[in-house]
Amino acid sequence: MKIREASLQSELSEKTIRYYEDIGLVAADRRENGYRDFSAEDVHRLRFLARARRLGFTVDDCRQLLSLYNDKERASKDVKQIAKAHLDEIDQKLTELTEMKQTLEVLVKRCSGNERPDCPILNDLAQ
Amino acid sequence: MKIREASLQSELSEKTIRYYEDIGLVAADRRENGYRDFSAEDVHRLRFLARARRLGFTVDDCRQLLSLYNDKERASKDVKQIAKAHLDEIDQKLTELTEMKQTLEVLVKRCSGNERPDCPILNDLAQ
DNA sequence: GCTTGACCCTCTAGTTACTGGAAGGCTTAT
DNA sequence: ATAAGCCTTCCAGTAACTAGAGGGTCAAGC
Repeated sequence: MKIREASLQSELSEKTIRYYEDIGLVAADRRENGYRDFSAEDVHRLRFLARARRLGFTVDDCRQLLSLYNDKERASKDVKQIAKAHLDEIDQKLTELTEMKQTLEVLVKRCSGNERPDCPILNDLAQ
Repeated sequence: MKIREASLQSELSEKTIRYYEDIGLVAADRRENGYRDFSAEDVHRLRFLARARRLGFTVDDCRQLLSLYNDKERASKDVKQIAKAHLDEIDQKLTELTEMKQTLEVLVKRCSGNERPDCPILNDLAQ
């Protein structure tokens, strides 16, 4: 199938698919006219990528996951390790964001939000 | 003071300070020899920026906040609006990250993580 | 046979917010 | 005189695409 169809089936944009090909994540056959020709298996890998990216794995994580996926002999602990490291990153981001949120909530609540210039948010930023 | 001192006092790297000057966020005087010369007020603005960035405001948010900060007549509701929009973004990110975390946790728990190839994480990514 | 429109191609540049490094000037102490 | 330490500018790279220009291909309709 051509790229449009592969895009629809994988939920990746055509631009993104070409980009993934550029950086060597996937490779499609070419027809005589130069058009990319995707097999069902290609689309399968694209969907794999789409899902992994949605789960927040970096493109580089994806590259590793994909090679592990392609290697039928790999140990599941190799995959688990990547996923765990990613979970730790997520936890750290959650902590940071929660702190930001709390600080900002306090500031927003204390700000009257009216036409007067006095504003605790700016005062706090200025310390 | 020179950039090194401004960097120490503001907790921004020298590179970052020069970058902020480049994009017109701050402006320092220059000495005869070309060195930047920061006033206490300049450092104050740099600290303002550092804190706002740590709270996750984008550089563009900072540009707005800074101009509101410099305008003694502005209404506090203008500031509150930016802060609120930012809070909404944080909430959305928190939701996304929490979902990712839950999905990944289930997958990691189900993966035996041993030397055998069978791995629920990859199986799930492949659907 | 020609045109129109949908589809495909490549290539360049822009995005965000910096960071690293090269090449070179200034200042101060030894 | 020279070394160390600070300062300058400029260029390139990071992550993961996205936008857009300029141009080829293909099928349908006149």
